[in-house]
Amino acid sequence: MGRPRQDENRLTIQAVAKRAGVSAMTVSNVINRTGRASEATRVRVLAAIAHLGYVPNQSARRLVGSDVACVGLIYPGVESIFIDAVLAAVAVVAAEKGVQLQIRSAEHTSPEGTADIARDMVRSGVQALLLLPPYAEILGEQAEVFGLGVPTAAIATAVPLPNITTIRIDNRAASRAVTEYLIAKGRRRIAVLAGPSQHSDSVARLEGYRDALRAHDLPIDQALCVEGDFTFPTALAAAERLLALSPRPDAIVAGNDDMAAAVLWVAHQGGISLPADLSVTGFDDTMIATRVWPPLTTVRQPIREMAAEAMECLARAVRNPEQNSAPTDVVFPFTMVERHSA
Amino acid sequence: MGRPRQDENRLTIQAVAKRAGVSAMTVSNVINRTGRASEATRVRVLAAIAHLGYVPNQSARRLVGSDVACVGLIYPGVESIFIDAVLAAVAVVAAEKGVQLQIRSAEHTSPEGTADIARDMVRSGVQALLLLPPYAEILGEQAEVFGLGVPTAAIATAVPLPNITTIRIDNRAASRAVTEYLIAKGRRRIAVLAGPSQHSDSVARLEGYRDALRAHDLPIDQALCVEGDFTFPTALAAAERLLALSPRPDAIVAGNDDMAAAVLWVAHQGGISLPADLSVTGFDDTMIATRVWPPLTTVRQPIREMAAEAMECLARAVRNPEQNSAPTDVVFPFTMVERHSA
DNA sequence: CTGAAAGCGCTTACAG
DNA sequence: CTGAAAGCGCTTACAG
Repeated sequence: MGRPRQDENRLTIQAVAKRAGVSAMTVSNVINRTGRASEATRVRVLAAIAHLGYVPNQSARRLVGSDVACVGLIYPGVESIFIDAVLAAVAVVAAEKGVQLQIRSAEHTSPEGTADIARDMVRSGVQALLLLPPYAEILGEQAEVFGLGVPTAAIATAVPLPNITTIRIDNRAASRAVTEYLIAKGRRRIAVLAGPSQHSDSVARLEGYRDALRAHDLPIDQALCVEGDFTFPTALAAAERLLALSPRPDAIVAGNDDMAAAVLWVAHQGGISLPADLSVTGFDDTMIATRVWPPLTTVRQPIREMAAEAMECLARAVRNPEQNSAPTDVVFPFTMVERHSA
Repeated sequence: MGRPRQDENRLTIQAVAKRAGVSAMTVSNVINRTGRASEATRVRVLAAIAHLGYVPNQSARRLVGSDVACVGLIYPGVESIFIDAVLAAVAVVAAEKGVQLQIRSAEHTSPEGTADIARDMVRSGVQALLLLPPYAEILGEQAEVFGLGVPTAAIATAVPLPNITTIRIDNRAASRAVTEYLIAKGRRRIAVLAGPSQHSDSVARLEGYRDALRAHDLPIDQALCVEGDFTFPTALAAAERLLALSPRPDAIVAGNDDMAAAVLWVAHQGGISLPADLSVTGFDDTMIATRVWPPLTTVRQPIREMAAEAMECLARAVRNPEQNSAPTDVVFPFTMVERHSA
């Protein structure tokens, strides 16, 4: 015998069936497939469920494979407020939907290693993959990964990708908007501290910056364009290079809030007065944006909503496997938030 | 027949058993109960697991009732880097252990309402409760909640609590250490911007501050003691009050990094030079601490480790129900991180 | 030390 | 419209 753990007062589908005077599978039918039972039985079963307060056991449902059980999440293990915020949002959304998360960091991992992580997750049972930046781009290049056949979604890429459902904002337009804001404020020597060129969002933001300059007949000066990797430490060095230029830029468009904070640091150390002598903009509107001084003019992405949408897309794709092949591209509206830094 | 969903290449315990040349239950024994297999088979089975990259199906384990299925997490829905970081850490740890999280915010909820949330979670199947600040204190007062009978743990309280396993650092000692650091730096008019008095950790930190003053025969001046609610906006007003004092304090011990950032803001606006004319310290060592200027001298709590420990305690308690009645108090070491703000 | 078998709670073809 | 039966992947007494 198995284990006679029978909790006695455990509320199972059998209890409901007994009370409603039907079989367990009729109860199941009522719960899951509308229209497979007569109205009379439906009512009786529903009454029994309500009276008993029955909630189906998720583990059992998943075991038989009828529900989205588990989504694999690949994220960069780096210390980042943005990533923490996305992780927190995804965790909350997953909990709401009752999906189990399998979370794996791909920090210090080669593209092939990252593909291995994805493969392992699928083999160990995840039914869908959720990618945080920059893994959509990294895995997107390895076609074989999608031989895995599980639906995949990515939050915060900058471009639609062939095999992946992308949930994003229009990074290029957002970056252009920020740059034009600077131009409207009278800035003319506008530098850019871009994110890493492997990230499609960095590239799009850089393009948006250039769009704005071009639209206003401002020269695009390569010396005013430096690259960081989205982290504070690297941005420090990049900001120093930029602020050592002569003549000095009168504005810096940073690729994210963390890098903008680094610019602020260097400016403070150099005794540059903000925003009088230097305007700075960020990106993401993480909590850093409002804590630093002066607070950052930046772009807000609706992270919570994006996480919810990603999970929803994945759930849909898992339920309708035949449509897997048609990933979508969902573009959320962004907001430019004006504060004192620019 | 059930559903012939047989994914073919699905990696089950059977596959491992076959490769190791043993039965499925021997594999299970190796995985779960050490010492129920000969060393030789153990090695063989472990090798097979490693080679195949096998991960047990959590749904199946839970169905048979041998594992912690689901933990309910109650958190304050507030925007906070610290809370986001804790959420992210808990999500990662839960994923590692394969436990499903049920996450609920108790923002804008009365103590009774919070108890209702806990009760609902238990009825809908969570086997344990994990509390983020300040819910341990809030629920700890409502004895009936613990009639629910599920083990409960809390991260980052300041005191041991009767019915709850507490995972914390010694807030009082940490706050004292920070204050003494300020004294050693020659500060004599040290103000405190405390957190809300309902939080046991705020109270402990306030006590630690007083301990330090007393130990060095410094007067405890009520005018130098103001209260915020751990959020940036309220701290702004409190900091203004403090910095309007005359003579002005030469140091401010803030209850957390967010509030310390607010002090920095007000100081910048007032043209106070930092840290020459004013030292500021934070608490938590969130990412804010290193982004603001000057970077904060603060206290680090090992969040990741604390989250892991909490989950481990809960898992243990679920496995051994008879010992439920003996919650523990785990105190982690803290680190004081010296930066430029003090 | 090891394995055959039952069973956890549910759902899905299939038959009536 | 409804139900008996098989099976999802695992673990736990029990027997050898």
